[in-house]
Amino acid sequence: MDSSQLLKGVLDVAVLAVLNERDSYGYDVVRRLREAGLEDVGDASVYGTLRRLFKAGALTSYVVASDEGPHRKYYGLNSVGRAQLTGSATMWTAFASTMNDLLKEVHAS
Amino acid sequence: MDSSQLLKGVLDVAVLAVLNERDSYGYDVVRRLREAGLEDVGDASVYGTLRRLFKAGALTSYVVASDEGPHRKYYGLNSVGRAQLTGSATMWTAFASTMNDLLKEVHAS
DNA sequence: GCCGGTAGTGCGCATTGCACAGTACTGTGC
DNA sequence: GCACAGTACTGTGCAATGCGCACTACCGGC
Repeated sequence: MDSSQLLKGVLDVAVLAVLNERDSYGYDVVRRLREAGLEDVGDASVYGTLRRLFKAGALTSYVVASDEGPHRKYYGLNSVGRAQLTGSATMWTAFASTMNDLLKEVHAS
Repeated sequence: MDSSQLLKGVLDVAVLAVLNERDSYGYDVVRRLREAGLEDVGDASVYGTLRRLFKAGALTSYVVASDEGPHRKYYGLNSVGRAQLTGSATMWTAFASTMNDLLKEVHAS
């Protein structure tokens, strides 16, 4: 009964979606994902995903000082990231639809 | 643009759902999943999942001879499997709903 | 006999989410 | 001044899992 595996391959899209709203930094992305309902998301997963996406060329990055703590490393979508987001979002929707079809009889019973 | 990661943690549920309709064997489960829309599912993944679920005590297993080829190892749900199916299906639905919320603005734009 | 379809097993890899430890800065309370 | 909680990021290493690939093996048709 562990939901953690459900995130596999989907955390990318979730992070991209959050960044699509507005630029953000790791710690804040974690907070926003948890507020959105992904309560079990691990912080290291998000930081790792951000670094991976950046390394893949999907994100821009800039550091901003903060007077409430250490510096914040902001990330934002570039064209590659936006393309990946729309592509992945479409794939997710199709996939989710397929899964719902498969599971609809389960819910019926 | 690889959809394979989406299956992570979900193939279990998909396989359980297919077996919930009726008992089946590996090769047939692969076919039925592909027909259902999971076209990219690998055969080794399904065989592995079946073995894993069986080892976890969620499935029964019996061998049936076939005159169209080699023997078939049928699998069926037991009470543990049915419980896992309903539990996982519920989790999936909640998760999918959360993801749809996160992505709804993406589709809007 | 060979080949394509059917059916299963085993090996090893790549991806990826996560736990955990460590670093570092800020403000509060003592 | 110092412990402590909250903020913020990094690095290491592990575990789960889907998949490619090779292999075995049985069948029918050419």
